[in-house]
Amino acid sequence: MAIRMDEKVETLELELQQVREENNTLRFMLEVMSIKCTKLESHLQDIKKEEHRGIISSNHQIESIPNIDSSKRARLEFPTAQKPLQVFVRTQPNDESLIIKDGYQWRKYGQKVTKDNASPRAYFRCSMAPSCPAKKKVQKCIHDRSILVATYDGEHSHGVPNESFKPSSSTPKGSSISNKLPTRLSDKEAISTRICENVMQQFGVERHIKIEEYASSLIKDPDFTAALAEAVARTITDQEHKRQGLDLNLNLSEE
DNA sequence: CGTTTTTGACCCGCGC
DNA sequence: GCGCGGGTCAAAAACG
Repeated sequence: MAIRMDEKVETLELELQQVREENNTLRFMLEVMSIKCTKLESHLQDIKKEEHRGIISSNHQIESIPNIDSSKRARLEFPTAQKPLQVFVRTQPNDESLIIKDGYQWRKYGQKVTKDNASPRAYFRCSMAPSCPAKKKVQKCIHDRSILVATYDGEHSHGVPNESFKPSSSTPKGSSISNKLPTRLSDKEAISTRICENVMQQFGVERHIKIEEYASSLIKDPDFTAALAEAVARTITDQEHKRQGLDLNLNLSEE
């Protein structure tokens, strides 16, 4: 009996070790990705600043620039301002339907294949009230086809329907139900996905290869290497602290 | 038979 | 002015 328990503990420990390793790998990947994104964003900002400076220095009649142009430039400076609400929802990768259950009743009025994404974009209008101006666009994420990106446009002219609907992050028990209700991404997942989306939007897909080239060139960058080394060290230290804390908890619970 | 979805056509803004 | 791409319309088909 005691031997069987030992075996069970050993198996569980092995599983735990595997999960820890996987978690480490994913954490590392996320860290690297966010460092790359930060680098890319700051690089992009530098490029924009240089472009802006170039415009000012080359244009001696800056005062004569019409208001429209200045507003356009202002929009370029703050691309994230007044952006419609974007929601990222995880679904089954093989689920081809672009339906997100958010409590509202939507009526599909169009579908388009866009240039930057192989999967089609679906257009929905709120059908809960005849005069409701709320709309949403749903499209699969370019990088992860199991993620749906819903862009909400306009406010509902009626109250929040279906009180029973709760966008809970807890997965329902039973696999047959789990694919019916999509799970919302955690904040961290949503942020990293959003950063990638933003970078992709800013650079454009046709320049995707150039981004890859730039990302690979980052490895040669001493600043990037230092930041990466720091991130790796921090990850390992964090992991070690957590493990010590877990071990301590286990010891305490055993006593 | 009413409602919803599909899908090609059309419109409009933007860049060249 | 033209072409391109995103958004919307509307007729036909599908569905309950």
